[in-house]
Amino acid sequence: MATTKERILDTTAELFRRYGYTGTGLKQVVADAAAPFGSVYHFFPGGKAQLGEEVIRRSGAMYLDLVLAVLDGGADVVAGVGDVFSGAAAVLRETDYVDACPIATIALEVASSNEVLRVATAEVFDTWVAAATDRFERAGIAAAPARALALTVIELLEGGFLLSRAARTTEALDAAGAAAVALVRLAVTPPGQATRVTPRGAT
Amino acid sequence: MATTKERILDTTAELFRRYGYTGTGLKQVVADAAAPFGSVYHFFPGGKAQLGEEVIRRSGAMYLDLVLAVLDGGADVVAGVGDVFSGAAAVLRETDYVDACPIATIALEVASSNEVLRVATAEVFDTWVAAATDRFERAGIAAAPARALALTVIELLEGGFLLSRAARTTEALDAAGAAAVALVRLAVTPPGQATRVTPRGAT
DNA sequence: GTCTATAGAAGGATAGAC
DNA sequence: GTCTATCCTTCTATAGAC
Repeated sequence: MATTKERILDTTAELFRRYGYTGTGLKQVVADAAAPFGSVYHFFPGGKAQLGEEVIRRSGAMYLDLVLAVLDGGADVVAGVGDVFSGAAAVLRETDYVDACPIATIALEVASSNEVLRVATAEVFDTWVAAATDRFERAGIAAAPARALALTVIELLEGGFLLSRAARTTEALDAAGAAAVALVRLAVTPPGQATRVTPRGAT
Repeated sequence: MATTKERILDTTAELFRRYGYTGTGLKQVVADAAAPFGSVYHFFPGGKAQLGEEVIRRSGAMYLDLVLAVLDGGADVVAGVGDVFSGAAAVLRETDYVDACPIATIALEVASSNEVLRVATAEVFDTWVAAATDRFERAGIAAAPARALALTVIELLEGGFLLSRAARTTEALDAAGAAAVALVRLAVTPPGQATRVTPRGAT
């Protein structure tokens, strides 16, 4: 049985995913978590803002672990990236298009309205970019292009989530995955070796 | 001088950008628009939801016009796509990272909570995808890959906005632009012609 | 048809009983 | 330290004066 604090954190993360930060009320949190209202301020004296910050960092770390497990489970980094996108699309369909990026909605909501929470989302994204950069460097890509590629792949995932959740179709996420795989494949090709994009090369 | 209805629409669009849908109150709208409170329900009998839907569709159409003007202003579609991203990055910096996609925040907020508004955001994204697909087809790309490329480019723009607003740096948007340009350039290369990715081809 | 006042619900936060 | 009751503000929405 989870502790009261953990139930509050888990419930808040779930509600944030579905309704965002401003759309989630503390009364709804304690109702769903089956916790007394006072517990929120007992465990999070800073109120909603403190609870929000802890949920952002916690959800960000959990999602990173999840994605890295899939990424590292692939035969190589190209296959791993493909698995991340196809897995994300499958989860999206299975959860009625609810379960996507746990912090994207909040990040946009607070970007220009709450500096503390904005920094929290930025730091979470930073850990994701750093982890992806590390994986790409280990695949033989130089530091600068590896970081650019990491940013690009995460952007494709986030953009795919946005369009797919709006459309309630995974077409957009599938297209994003194909593009991400193509970009990673191009980048991991050893320098000096010709990269043929068309099936039959000419010249 | 703009009409009261137009002032309400413009003000709401601006507040939505900054605070999102749930984060924007009608009282703040009428205060900023210098309009009496009753005017909101006079012009939008459906209340906040109707106002929100009209703002989503209006902002989506205006942003499409803006982006297409930049896209079509380039020497070719490759240059146009590059201009869109560099222009978006410039606007982001100039507006203190406020002025990005006018409907992305709302789209994520309502994706799983308000079906009417979710459909509105989906239809706006559809018009964007259709317009970009059209431009890519006119550049000689076949229908199916043109649509996939359109989705991909819009996803990169949206993902770039998300990461750049969170980080308050345009590094992410710049990386997205470089990737978008690379993907478009690859796609517009006439089929059957070798595409050399590395400066010096081997084989 | 422009504007004010207010209703009724929900928001975050606090005090204090136990 | 767990839980309840309540405060004050803000929200959407409506009624009705002018």
